[in-house]
Amino acid sequence: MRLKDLSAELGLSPTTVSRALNGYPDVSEDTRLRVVEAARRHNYRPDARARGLAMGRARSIGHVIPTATRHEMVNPVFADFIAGAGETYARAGYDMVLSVVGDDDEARLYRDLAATRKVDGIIVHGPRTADPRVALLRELGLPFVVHGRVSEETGPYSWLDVNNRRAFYRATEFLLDLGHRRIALVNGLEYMDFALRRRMGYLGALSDRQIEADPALMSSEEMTEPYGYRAARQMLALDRRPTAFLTASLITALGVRRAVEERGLVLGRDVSIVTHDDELSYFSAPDTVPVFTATRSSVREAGRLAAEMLLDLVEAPGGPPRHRLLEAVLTVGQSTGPAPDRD
Amino acid sequence: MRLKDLSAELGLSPTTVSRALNGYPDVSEDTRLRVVEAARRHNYRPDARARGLAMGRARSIGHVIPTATRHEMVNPVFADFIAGAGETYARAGYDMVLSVVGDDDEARLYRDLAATRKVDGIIVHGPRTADPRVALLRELGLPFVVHGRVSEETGPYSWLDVNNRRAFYRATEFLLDLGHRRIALVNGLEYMDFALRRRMGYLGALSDRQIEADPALMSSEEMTEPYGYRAARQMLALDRRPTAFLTASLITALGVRRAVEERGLVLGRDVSIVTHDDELSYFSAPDTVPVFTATRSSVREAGRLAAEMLLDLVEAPGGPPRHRLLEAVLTVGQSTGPAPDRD
DNA sequence: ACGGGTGCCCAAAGCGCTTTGGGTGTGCGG
DNA sequence: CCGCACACCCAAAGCGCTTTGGGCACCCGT
Repeated sequence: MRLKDLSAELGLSPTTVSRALNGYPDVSEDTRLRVVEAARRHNYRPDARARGLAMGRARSIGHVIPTATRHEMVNPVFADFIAGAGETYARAGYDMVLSVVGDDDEARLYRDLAATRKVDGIIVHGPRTADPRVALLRELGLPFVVHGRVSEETGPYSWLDVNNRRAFYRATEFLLDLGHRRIALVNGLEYMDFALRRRMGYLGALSDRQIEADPALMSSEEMTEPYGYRAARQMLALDRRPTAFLTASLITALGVRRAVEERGLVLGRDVSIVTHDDELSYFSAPDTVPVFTATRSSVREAGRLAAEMLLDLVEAPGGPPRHRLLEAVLTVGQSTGPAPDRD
Repeated sequence: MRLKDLSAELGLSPTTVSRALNGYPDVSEDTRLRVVEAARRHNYRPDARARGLAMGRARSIGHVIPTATRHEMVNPVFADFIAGAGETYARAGYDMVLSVVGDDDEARLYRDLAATRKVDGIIVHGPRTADPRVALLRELGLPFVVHGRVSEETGPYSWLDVNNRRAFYRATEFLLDLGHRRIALVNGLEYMDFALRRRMGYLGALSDRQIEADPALMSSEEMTEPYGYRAARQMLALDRRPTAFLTASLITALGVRRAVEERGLVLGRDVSIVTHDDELSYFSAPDTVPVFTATRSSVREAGRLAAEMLLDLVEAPGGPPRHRLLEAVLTVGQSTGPAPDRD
C-alpha cells in the first residue's frame, strides 16, 4: 500500500493525502480524518527512502564503533551508551545506523556516510587525545557530537564527557585520606583521551599532597579482566607493594580483585580498590551495598544526552557547538578501608 | 557532487556515468576509466536513498534490541554479536540499523520497518519459548533470521543457535564424573528459549544417571552479577549445600564466585563452577589458562554467521529456510575439581 | 453585480538515482 | 552500394514521496 493506492482508494490526490497526514492546515478536518483512518486501517507508512529523498533528510544518525585492529575488542560500554542513545532516537523518530569498522579505514567510512547521505549526523566514539576524525567531520560538514573530548584539538566541536580528571582526583584523594600512600593506577590505554585525563587527575592529587608517583605503580592497557589480574599480580609482588588500586573499569577491577584474593589478601582490609563504574546494567542490583567503592556515572544516561545534543544540532544547524560535562559521584562500597599499619 | 554534476563535467549523460560506475558492458573501456577516475577525484558516491528507491532495495539490515521493560537491562552479548554481524555487513556493503525498544511496542516497530522499507531483512534477538515475532515477520514478508530458536513455533523459519541443551548436558555430565551429586543450576530467565534448553540439558543429564533434581538448587533470573551472588549465597547456606554450580553466563559466574569466596570456600576444591562462556572479548586473554571451566561458543562468530545467512536469504529470496546449530566446546579451567569427600 | 478573500484541493515539478528502449555511427559481408 | 551487426551512448520514464504554485467555488462587502 503506497501513497498512490491510498489516494486512489479515497478518491483524493496524492498531494492532499500527503498533506493531510503531515498536518498541513489546508485540508478540511473531515477529509483529514478520513485519510488518517484509512492510513491506519491499511497500516500505511510513507516509504522512508522516498520521503528522505524528497525532504533532503535521512532522519537517522550514524554511530561508528571502532574495533581496535590489534585485539578486536568491542568496549562493553558501547552497548549501554547505544541503548541510551537509542531511547532518544526512538522518541524523536530517528533511526540509528551502526557501523563496525577497523580503525584503519575509518576515514573512508566517514566520507562514505557523508557522500551517500545516509545519516544526518554522527556520534564519535572513543576519541583519542589527538583524533583526526574531528577535523575530517568538520570538513565534511556533517554535524557530530564526540562522546568524550579530544585534548589536542584546538578548533570548536561539540562534546559530552564525564569529568574524568576530577573523578580520579577525588578518588585518589579519598584513598590518601584513608592513609594510603602507595596507590596503583591500573588505567586504560592512554592514547584514549579519557584515560589520559584520569591519569592527570591521579597525578594531580598525588602531587598536591607532595607524594611522588611511582612508575612501577602505573600501567595502561585495554580494560579487560585478565589485564587487571596481570597488572595487580605483578604489582603485588613488588617489595613495597601498593595498598590501594585505582582501576579504570569494573571489569578490570574484577581482575585486580582476583589477584588480591589469590595472594590471600583481604579486600577492604589489606588492599583497597576504587574503580570507575559506568553503571552497566548487568553489574548493578537495585538496592544493595555496592561491592566496589567507585566513581560512578551512567554511560546509558550519557548516551541519551549525547543523542539529544546531536538532534538539536541536526535540527537547528548553524548554531554554536555544544558542550556538556557530567560529574561522577563517589560512592563508597566494601572495597576500601584504612591503609594497613604494617607499612 | 551528484551524478548530474559529474556527468556534466565529463560531457556525458547521467545514464552513461551510472552504467560506467556499475560495471555495465556497454561502456567503452576508455570512458569507463575516465568516469571512475573522475568519481574518485570528486569522492562521488551515489546517494543511498535515491539508489535504494530506484533499485527497490535498502541494502541494510535491521536489528531490534529488546530491553526488558522491567529492568531495562541490555544483555552484554548483544555488543559482541553485533560486532560480528557488523563485520559481515561491512564486507557485503550493507548497513545495520539498530532499534532499541521496550518489548511492549516491538510489534509496531516491526510493522514500521516493513512498511517504510527501511531494511531488507531482520535479525531477531532474544527469542522466547513462544515468540509472536516469528509469525508477525512471516506475515510481513520480511526475510529474517532468529538468533536462537523458538521451541513452540511449529512453522518454518530460519535460525542460528548454539546447542544449549547438549552443552549443559555435557557440563552436568562432566561434574557428575567428578563425583558431584548436588549440582546447582543458576540459570537465565526461563521464558527465554536458550535458558529453557539449558535447563533441559541439565535435567536430562541428572535423570540419565538416576539423580533426582532438587528444586532448591535451581534458580532462574536475569543474568547479572548480583543475581549470581544472591542465588549462590542462598544455596550455600542450605543444610546440604551444592558442591557445584552451573551458571548461564560468565557475569553470573563472577557473582557465584564472590559468594563462594565470601564463605571462605575455595573454588575448584570446595566448590566447582562450570559456566557458559560467550567469549566476550573483554574477559578473555589470548594465552592463559582460563579461570572458569566453561562451555564456550563465540557469540561474535554467531553474529558473523547469522548475518551471512540473512544476506543469503535477502539476495536469493524464495529459498527454503536455513538452520545452523553450533556446538559449544567444553574447556577445562581452574574452577572445577573432584567433589569434596566430606559429603 | 462585481472584486477579493477564504477554504479546499490538485497537477506538476523535483529529490537523485537506475533502467528501458532506442539512436547513431562505423565496419563488414553480400 | 545496401543492409546488418556491433559498439557506444543517451532521452525519458519511473521509484514514492513532498512542495510549489496555482485553480475553483463560495461567500462577503460595497
